Amino acid sequence: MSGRQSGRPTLEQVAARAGVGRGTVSRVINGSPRVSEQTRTAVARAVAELGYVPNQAARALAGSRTDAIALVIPEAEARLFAEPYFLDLIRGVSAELAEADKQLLLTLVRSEQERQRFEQYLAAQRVDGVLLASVHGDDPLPDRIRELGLPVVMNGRRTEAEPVPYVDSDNIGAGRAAVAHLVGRGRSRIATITGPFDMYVARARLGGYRAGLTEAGIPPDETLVSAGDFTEEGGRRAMRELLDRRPDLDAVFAASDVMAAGVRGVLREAGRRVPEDVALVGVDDSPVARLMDPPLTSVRQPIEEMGRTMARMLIREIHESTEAAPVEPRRHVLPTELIVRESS
Amino acid sequence: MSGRQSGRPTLEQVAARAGVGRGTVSRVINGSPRVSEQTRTAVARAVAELGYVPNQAARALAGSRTDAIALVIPEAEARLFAEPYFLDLIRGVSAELAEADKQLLLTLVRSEQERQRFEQYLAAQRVDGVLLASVHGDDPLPDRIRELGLPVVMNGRRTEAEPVPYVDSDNIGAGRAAVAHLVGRGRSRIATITGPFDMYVARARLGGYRAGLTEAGIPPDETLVSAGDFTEEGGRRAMRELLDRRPDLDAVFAASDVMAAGVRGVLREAGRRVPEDVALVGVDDSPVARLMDPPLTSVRQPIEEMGRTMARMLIREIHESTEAAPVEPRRHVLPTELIVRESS
DNA sequence: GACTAGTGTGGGAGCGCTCCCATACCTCTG
DNA sequence: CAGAGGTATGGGAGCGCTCCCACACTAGTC
Repeated sequence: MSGRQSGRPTLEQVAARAGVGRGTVSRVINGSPRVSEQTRTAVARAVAELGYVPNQAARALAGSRTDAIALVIPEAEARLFAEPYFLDLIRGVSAELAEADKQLLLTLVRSEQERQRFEQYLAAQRVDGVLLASVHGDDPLPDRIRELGLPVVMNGRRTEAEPVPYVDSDNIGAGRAAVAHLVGRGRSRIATITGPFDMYVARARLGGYRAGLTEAGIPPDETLVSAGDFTEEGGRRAMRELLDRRPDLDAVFAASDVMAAGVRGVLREAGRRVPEDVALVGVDDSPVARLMDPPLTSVRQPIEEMGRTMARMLIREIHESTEAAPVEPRRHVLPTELIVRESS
Repeated sequence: MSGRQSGRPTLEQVAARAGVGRGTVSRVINGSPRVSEQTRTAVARAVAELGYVPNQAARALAGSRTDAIALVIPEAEARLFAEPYFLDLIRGVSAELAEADKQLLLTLVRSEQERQRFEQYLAAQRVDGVLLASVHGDDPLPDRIRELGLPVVMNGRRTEAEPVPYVDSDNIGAGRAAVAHLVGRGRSRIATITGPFDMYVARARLGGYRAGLTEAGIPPDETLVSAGDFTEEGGRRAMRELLDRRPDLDAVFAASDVMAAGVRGVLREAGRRVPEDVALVGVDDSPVARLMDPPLTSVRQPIEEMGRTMARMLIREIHESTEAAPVEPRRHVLPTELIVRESS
């Protein structure tokens, strides 16, 4: 009737051709050791001759696992982040999943309605686990998914004490490294432009900034801190405030490259040279940083590596959830790296 | 035994609770009109009370459709394109699929080996159709997929006469608009830096450039054409050649923003001012364009809209392939738009 | 008042696997 | 040489749906 998959061979047919039973073919396909070498070869030949590929739906139904995982990206955040962020993350996740022979289901969540629909998908048992990119401080999704009994790994965390397994980069170290570098360049009136405080990443980078100052023997000064929102326009706004309040500043640590681009524009308009008058450091090491004039010193995060680590962790969680082994929540914090360019 | 999905209700249980048969519940779930209003309400209540969600694997097995489609992105290309390209494309595809209640399987193909594995996935009937991003001139994948009997829609085309359904932007129009704009600015010695000629998109933009010149009454001159490869470094190299060959040029149309960034660097080193000495136009309208100094005039492609269109087309193809209606290959070419900034 | 057409509904028969129990055979013990 | 303890194998019983045939029951026809 449907024509399309009419000719596709089944396990049964492979079994018949190899002169063995269904169970045996299944064992060979799934790499069970309980098969004689001779039988294995015979089955392998039949599989090759017929071009057999196991039907995924049947496998999922009988075995209650899908060999697929979902990666959820909240649309709102997708626009905030330095653009290649999510693509790099996807790249890492995808590479690791390919090695494990698992599929990646990508879900962009645009609205509350879509979030609910996504929960339906999860309930329909389409995936074995979930990867969450960029969660806000009060995001209920991670907990909801766990209630459904699905393993989850997040990128970043919601709070200092995050109960859900996650992979994060060392954002405190990022702030600290930036400040140490600026101090090393002889700067002492170092300002910072932060992200929104409902995101842990923003608080962490600010914390690192303060720690860096303290370590250098410079007392942190709140008049040198201005809140941005990770957008270029937010960076501009925060920089103007800063310039009003502290015209004597000699360096700025912007918590993202995109904000640093805004800062750079304001400095140009104000007639301040970079780096001579004001040194500038961003975070992300995005393509934007390389193309800025002058090229921007920036703290690099190992985004692709974070993706890989997340996928690895999730796969392990999936394994262990089957074995019902109770495991303490895992966390990984990957190191960041300062990339020095001409802006500092 | 497995614990995780122990409590998940089945069709059968919903039927029992609603006091109807399995078939009736299935009809309600699938929106068949052959159900009385009264029964429909009763079933709907049972569904709500039990929190029933149909098991996707069972559906796929029984109904031989997955409600999922694959989006394939060749890794090599992913690095070439102006970064947000694929994310925008994904955004469009995802939005359209969400409306149709379909899932998106994302596949990054890194190697020949992975391409083969991907074909296995298709054979395993995991998806109802395939979206292909960025195919090279000699890519066999589109045809292979059609041989498997799966509907395909590509982003871009391989040749002028592409047999596979596709969505493309008007690349010829892009080149033409860029040249017309430069001519309008009083330029007459307009050079171009192209993409690699094995990509149709590169040939089309070059064709548009030539058409634009001809329309303006300027005879195209091959010494003003230099081949790039869509990378920044390629743009630099091509620009140096051009400057050697035709130091008198007064404008450059670069076939991508990334190459334009390379061009801009070379011009700065050569002491040429933009736009006073040399006007510059790129393609993509990427974030890079906005942040360049001066901001880059660029031809915008409706990337997200292309994604949406692709998804819509594929969904229609899937429908029609079920109905076995023979359809002529479809194609959509979406208009581009010149965004004028200070570089020209 | 028997006949035809609808409607709504129930439930059997699969879809193509995995799981696991039963069986056959083989090897080693005492 | 009976019994125990492997190892390899076959195949039944499901997994939770969709498809479709069969059966009511209703309403309209001559």
